[in-house]
Amino acid sequence: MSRTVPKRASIHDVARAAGVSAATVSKVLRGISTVKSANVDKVRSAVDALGYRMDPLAAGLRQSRRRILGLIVPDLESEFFGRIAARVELLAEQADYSLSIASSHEAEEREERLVERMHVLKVAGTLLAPVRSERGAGAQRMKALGMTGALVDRVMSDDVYDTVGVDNAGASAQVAQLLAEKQHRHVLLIGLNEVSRNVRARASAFTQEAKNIAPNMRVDTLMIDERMDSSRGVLANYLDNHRPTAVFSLFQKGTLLALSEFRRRGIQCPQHVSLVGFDDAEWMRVTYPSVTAVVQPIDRLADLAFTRLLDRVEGQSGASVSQLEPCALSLRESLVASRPAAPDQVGRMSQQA
Amino acid sequence: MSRTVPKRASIHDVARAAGVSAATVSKVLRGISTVKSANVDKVRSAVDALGYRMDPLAAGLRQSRRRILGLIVPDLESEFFGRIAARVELLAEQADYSLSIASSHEAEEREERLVERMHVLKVAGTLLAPVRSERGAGAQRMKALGMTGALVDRVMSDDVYDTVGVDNAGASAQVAQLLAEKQHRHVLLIGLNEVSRNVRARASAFTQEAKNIAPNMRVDTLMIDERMDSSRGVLANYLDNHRPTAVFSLFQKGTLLALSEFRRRGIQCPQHVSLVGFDDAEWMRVTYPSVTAVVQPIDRLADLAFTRLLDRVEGQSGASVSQLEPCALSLRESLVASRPAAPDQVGRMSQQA
DNA sequence: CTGAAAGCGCTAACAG
DNA sequence: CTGTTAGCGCTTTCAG
Repeated sequence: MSRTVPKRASIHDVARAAGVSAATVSKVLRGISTVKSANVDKVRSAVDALGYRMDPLAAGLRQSRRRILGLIVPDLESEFFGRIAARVELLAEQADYSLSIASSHEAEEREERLVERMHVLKVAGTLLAPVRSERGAGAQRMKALGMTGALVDRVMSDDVYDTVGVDNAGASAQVAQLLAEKQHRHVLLIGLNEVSRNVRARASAFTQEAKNIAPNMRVDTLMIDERMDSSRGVLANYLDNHRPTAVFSLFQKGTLLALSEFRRRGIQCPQHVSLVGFDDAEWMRVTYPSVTAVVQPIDRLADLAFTRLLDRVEGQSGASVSQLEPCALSLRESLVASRPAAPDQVGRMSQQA
Repeated sequence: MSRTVPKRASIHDVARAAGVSAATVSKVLRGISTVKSANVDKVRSAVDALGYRMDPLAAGLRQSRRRILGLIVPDLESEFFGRIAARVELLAEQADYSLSIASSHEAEEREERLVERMHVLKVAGTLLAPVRSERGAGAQRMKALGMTGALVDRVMSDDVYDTVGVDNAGASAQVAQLLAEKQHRHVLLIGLNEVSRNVRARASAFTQEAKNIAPNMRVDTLMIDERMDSSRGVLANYLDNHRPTAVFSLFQKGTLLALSEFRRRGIQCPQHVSLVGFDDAEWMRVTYPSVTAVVQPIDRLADLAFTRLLDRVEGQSGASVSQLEPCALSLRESLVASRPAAPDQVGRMSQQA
């Protein structure tokens, strides 16, 4: 395979071929200052002739400033972080940095090890999308190691690092307002038993806002598990005994779960119960009913976070800043006004209620 | 930020602290051969005391064999390649390589540039999931540069690189058999106008198999566009004029599109038309109806491909091998037996048919 | 078994 | 404007 290939040309080979010194070649390659244009040409053609490309790692070794950025996300399978990664990759490229992407697989311990690896790699800066929050293991380790970086998503604000997050509270409050307006007075929140700060922020903001604007709204909260199978039982059990007029799922898989459980039990959505999901997905437009969802500004998040990181890497100092980006709400069929409870409609449920 | 941090310890600092030479430290760190155990201990504690971690990039510079692997995927947003990336990341780690992930954003030109970048990075090997196929720009460039590598997905077999793909043809033929069994005699294939080889392979295998086992089956093929909006019109137009008893979508977004178009026009699935999709997704279990889908063995693909790559990187030579992994079929509500056509059922369509 | 010396490919600093 | 020299942090001889 690569066995037969001649060793790749080094800067000295180019220098020799061009009849100049390695230092001159280096200067030409980096477009530096004043090199006699005759020499520039000689170098250029030698480079072409040999197909030479400088080794950025060797260059970084000498410069002691590596043009590498690190990105750590909780997972790569979800569209959310996939898009973050894709976008940051592009931006890093434009800024002439290479990017090292890693996934913590939603494990804080792994996140911490990845932070350490970025440090060992001597990256110029690390963009961390933490498993938990700015107080999680990864961010703390970054601080302890004195690393340059920024934090994105699942994050509110930090004393050291710039943070860019989604306005979970604002969006959830907006959903609360909407449900109140539509006369919903019994809402089920589907949350997630997880370290992530996002879901908790969504739950408490909703509850808070509901208390303020519709004190008579009953809000139940179900914290379920990541494992869909056991969670199904929890939700099923709740629905056996209660009949909310609306369900607000605080994360994407919860929305899937709710929809599927509605179908299994013949609960008509939106006639019997309305549904709103936090975090939009393409499939939510084609389900029946299509699902009203909170749309997160993913690309914007990536852009802002990258900009913050780059600023820090390029030496901008000053107090850390926090940004919270607003979400949009995509209204679809799954949300309708609540009809006054028809007592016998509840009778359709199993008896032990 | 990182301004106040003392420079990180180098191998010489450790050597000095341990009272040995840098060479000895290097040997200890790599667990090499025979070092007096007294010295091993001294080095170990010096390492701990200084929090020293060796710089893998500097090490690679001298060794001229970098422990870096490259991964190039067409996108990072889809669950398919997201999972591939996540899995390969883990495997690379286990094999003690670091991984450089890049996305070609479905563009061959970019793919080629990324291949070149991997070459410049002097990676030990590159795993390429090509935009097009083994004959696309990226793979060709890899050959021209004499790079070590392997190819995964959208690929059949290659004279230079090992390939690991999905048995698109087998799965599609199986779908053809199933539809034939269920008495479907008019099937619409939804394909994609794209350079990717997968969709074409699926289409032709289906058509072929249909011809063999059910010569009287009519198979129409609609090649639509990546841009959903314009595609919707193409599909709508077809459905205005034809009424297949089953639709087989050859890619995930096509399935979404079909489902949504059925709903828009009040075509009942599966009563009026059955639906099968190539490439499964979690949401397909909660739509109404739930969607029968071909499930690709994603993790297995990643595992096999990585193993092939690692073998090559570690010097295994010999003729290139090709593997084609079988898919599973997940039967759900969207597929039912075709009823003999009820003529007046067609009358429900708009008049100009 | 160990360490001094020579580099991997590149760039910074300075003398010419 | 250009070349020489001296390393970046590490590993590899190879003589002790």
